Amino acid sequence: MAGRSDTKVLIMDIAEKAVLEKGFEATSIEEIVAGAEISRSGFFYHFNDKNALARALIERYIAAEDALFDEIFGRARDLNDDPLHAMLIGLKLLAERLDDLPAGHPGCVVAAAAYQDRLFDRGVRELNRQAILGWRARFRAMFEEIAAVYEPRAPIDLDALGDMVSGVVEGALVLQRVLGERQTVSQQILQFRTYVRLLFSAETAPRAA
Amino acid sequence: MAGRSDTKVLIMDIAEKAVLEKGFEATSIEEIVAGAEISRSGFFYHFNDKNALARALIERYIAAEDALFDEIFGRARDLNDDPLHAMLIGLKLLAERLDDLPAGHPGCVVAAAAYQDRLFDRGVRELNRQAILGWRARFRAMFEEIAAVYEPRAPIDLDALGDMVSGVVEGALVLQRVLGERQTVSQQILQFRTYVRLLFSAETAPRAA
DNA sequence: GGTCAACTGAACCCATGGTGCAGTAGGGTG
DNA sequence: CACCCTACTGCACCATGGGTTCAGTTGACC
Repeated sequence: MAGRSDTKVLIMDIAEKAVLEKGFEATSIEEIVAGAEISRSGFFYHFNDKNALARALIERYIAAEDALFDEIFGRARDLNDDPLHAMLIGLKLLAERLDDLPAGHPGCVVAAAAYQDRLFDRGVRELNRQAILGWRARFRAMFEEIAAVYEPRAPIDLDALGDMVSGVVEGALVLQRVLGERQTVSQQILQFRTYVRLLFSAETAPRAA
Repeated sequence: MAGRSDTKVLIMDIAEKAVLEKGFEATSIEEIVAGAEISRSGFFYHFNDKNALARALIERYIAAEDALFDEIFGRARDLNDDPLHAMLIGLKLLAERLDDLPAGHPGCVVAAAAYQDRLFDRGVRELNRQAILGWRARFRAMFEEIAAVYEPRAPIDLDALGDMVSGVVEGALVLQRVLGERQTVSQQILQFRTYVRLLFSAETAPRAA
């Protein structure tokens, strides 16, 4: 073959970095191909248009995020079999992980896409929707398990609680981006962690165990 | 004068609607001038470039948001002099207000701008920063007052708590935008409200009052 | 030696942001 | 009444950037 076999991945890496820094629209194909040292034609050989790039980027980002959640909350569950304590450990691990990321760190591709809606086709928007619904389901299940063991100290809406994980993270990413401070995301996650702790009052013993 | 005296405001109204629907980049000057029934030259007479439009839009949005907060939390304080209860009433009013907004409702201009960073100049970014810092200060002060009366049930970080109001709202706006559901924002605000209630345990009597 | 994947190069179209400038309608002021 | 100023219109023109078409090239593998 007359080229690297991983050009597509290289394009995506360069594009992702640029998109997270300055937004999708502001990232030109020109600068991507310059960075990847290929021609414009080469870019269009791999992606039919910019939309296809966006779709690939979002797909990959979502997969990575899912893998991160799997790893972190899986490890948390290994460390403590109690669902509430596993959640609290997981949130702490998540906060630490997001703190460790390099300066500026990745903003969330999902949110970036959300505010440039009409730029993308139905496919991209649907992907985005499925990702957020997936996270809702994931965390909802965890909170269900917790609620089965610990009596909540306030009436709870499991879907809203599940959404709150994504919501707090997305919101904090916006703040961190605008403020330029480094620990906004982890601080906000820890606030949510405190909420979970108070809601299920970890100090108390489980109700059935 | 050979034109309406409020053309600038008309341009901004049309632009704001379009920007909230599909993003800043996706909104062309062409469609704005078509909607306002003026010429392209007319647009550039009022705004030096698109950046100036963005700045004016963000300035106006922030002022409106501040006015909304003033009104809602002012009214809440009128209804109950206790700082905690005023906060809880205010959050409820805020949730209701955001629910009443027309279908799809305005996304947050601040967040929209945050993800299209390099598109804007330093001035716009600084405006954004000041808005969020302003909200932090506003809510921090309210939580300080609450903490002076109610013993928090967990160690608190007043700045993080203040930021959480903006953060939860911004994050929920992203979710609502992507999911297309109608009550995501109000639900998330009510979650935060529950957190505040649990954190300062409203059921208990104030510590000094 | 032929096929195929992975490109390059160049020409070209269109939309959009932006500039420059000359002209003009009409209200306000001297 | 003349004059100025504000708020525009119209037009010509430029650059950037997404996107298409297509003919040609290069190197790996069979």
